[in-house]
Amino acid sequence: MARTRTTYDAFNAIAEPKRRALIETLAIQELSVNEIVKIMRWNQPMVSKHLGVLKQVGLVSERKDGRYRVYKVNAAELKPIHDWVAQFDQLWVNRLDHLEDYLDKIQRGEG
Amino acid sequence: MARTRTTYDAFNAIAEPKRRALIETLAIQELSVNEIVKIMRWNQPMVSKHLGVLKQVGLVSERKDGRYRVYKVNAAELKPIHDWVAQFDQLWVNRLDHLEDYLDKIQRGEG
DNA sequence: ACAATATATTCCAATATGGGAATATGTCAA
DNA sequence: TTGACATATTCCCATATTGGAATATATTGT
Repeated sequence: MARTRTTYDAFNAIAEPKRRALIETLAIQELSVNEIVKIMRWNQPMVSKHLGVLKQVGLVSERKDGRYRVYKVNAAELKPIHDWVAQFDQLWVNRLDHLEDYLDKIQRGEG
Repeated sequence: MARTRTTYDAFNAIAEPKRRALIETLAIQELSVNEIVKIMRWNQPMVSKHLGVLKQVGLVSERKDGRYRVYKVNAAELKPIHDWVAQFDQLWVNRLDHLEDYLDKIQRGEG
C-alpha cells in the first residue's frame, strides 16, 4: 500500500506547507487564480493543482466569475482537525502551567 | 520532487490515521510496544515503524525499561497544529452563530 | 552461554506525490 | 470569428511511503 492520499481528508491536505500558505492567504480574502499566482509567486499550474487538492477535501470552494474563478476558504472543514487536537491540549497546557509555577518559584528565590 | 516527508513535522506525521490512533491510545497511558500490539491488533513491525515516525517528529518519547520500551505522548508537539488551526476557528464559529440565529428565527416563526 | 522474549530494521512491491513543462480548455472583447 | 487571457489538465520524473515478510538486534532469566 502507499501513503494516504492528500485528497483523503483535511489532515492530509494541509500536511503540505504550500497548501497551508494558500489557506492563510485565502482566509484574508477571496482571490482568483492569477491573483494567487502573483501573491504567492508560484507558477499557475502549481496554484491550480494545490487548489484542486484543497477543493477535493472541501477546504476551499470555487465561484465562477466570467473568465475568473474565485476561490475562498471553507474553514469549517478544519474543525475535525481542531477537535482532534483539542482533545489533547490539556496535556500541554498543564505542562505550561507547571513551567510558569517553576519560573514563579525561581522569581521568589525558591529555586 | 516528491511529497513532504512524514517525518518532516507533526502535520505530516499525524496525517496518517493509524498514527492518530496511536497517539490517542498513548494519551491515556504509557505503553510498551507489545502492549500496543495487543491493543491495536497490528503486527509488531507496523507498530514499531509508526512509533518511529512519531518519535522522529517528537510526538512520542521512549523510555527503556529492561527489555521493554515504554512510549508516551509528547502532546506539546501538537501545539503548532493547534495554533495554526486556531487562527481560523472564528471563521467557522461565526458561521455556527449565524446558523443558530437562523434556527432561532425559524423557531420564532420568522423563517 | 543459552533460550526466550521484546523490539527494530531491512527488503520488497505498489502507489501517490510535487514540480516542471507543455498543452488543452474555457471565456471574454473587439 | 479571432486573438488574448484565465485556468485546468496531462505527461514526465524522482522520491517517499505503507504494509508484509523476513531477519537482525537487544536484553533478560536461568
